[in-house]
Amino acid sequence: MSYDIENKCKQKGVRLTDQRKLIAKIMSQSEDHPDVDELHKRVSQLDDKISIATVYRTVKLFEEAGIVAKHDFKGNKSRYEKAPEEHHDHLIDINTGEIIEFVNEDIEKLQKEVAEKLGYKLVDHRLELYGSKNKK
Amino acid sequence: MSYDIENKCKQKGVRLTDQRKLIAKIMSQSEDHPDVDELHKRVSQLDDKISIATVYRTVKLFEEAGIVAKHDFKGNKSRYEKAPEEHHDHLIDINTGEIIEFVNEDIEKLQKEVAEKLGYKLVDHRLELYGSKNKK
DNA sequence: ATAATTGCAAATGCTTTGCTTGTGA
DNA sequence: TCACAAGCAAAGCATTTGCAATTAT
Repeated sequence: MSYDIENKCKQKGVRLTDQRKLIAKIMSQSEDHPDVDELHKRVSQLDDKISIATVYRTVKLFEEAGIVAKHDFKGNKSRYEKAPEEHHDHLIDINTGEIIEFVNEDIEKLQKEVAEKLGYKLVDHRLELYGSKNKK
Repeated sequence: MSYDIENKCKQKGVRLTDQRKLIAKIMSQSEDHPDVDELHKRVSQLDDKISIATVYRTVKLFEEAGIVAKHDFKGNKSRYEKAPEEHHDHLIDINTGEIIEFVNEDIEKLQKEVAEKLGYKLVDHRLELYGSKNKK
């Protein structure tokens, strides 16, 4: 189960190299949203000669194959997560940077309706909430 | 009316230079979402020695003063628009790049609710729809 | 007068790329 | 075997910054 990215690569005919396997493994295990630098750090613990260029190339490859998802939250470098089984959006804690995933079908539906009403087919969307924790 | 950014600068105590006045004028007149390069081009027609660094600095200054809004749509450089009277979100035509503004109170409300439910106060948000035109 | 702003070019930070060597199917 | 991938360093691109000269108040 922790190797699902590697399996998806096989399914999609993405050639597997040692480096890609490592990156796949690390990303499969990650429950957060690391950026390329962080991924490189994590992968380097398993293979200290892997190049950051390879991480960039691999992450892009995976993204284009629909195997991982890329996010550009406000004011940060790009972050990645394994492609989720079901779609979700993100709430970012503006104080800690913590990222919380959420799903809201009503919003999803309304988005589609808005697009329709404007004469468009909704192809993609981006919804990010930025908030600060309610102190109690 | 086309000089409202200049007026806002005065209100907010932003020092006005010739360059800033020009940029304010151009942005006040613009009904689209130009990037810095485009702004520089437009401003250069009025003053051909204005530096792009000044445009970058000014646009940042205006943004921090809440006078203009900055957007980082997917895959593009930052774009700017004059700060809107009432909040709106954007639908981006993935074929033409055209940007359509829209308002949807239901979505706004749901966003707030989602944040609350997660224990957060909603401070900011980003909602972008990417779509392709329905051919008729 | 003088603190802030400009223009220029150099620096930055993230990401991509050219090229040579190495390698998976 | 051989098209493709990796590593390295260099290049790219948008944006920022240091500094000397200029300007707004």
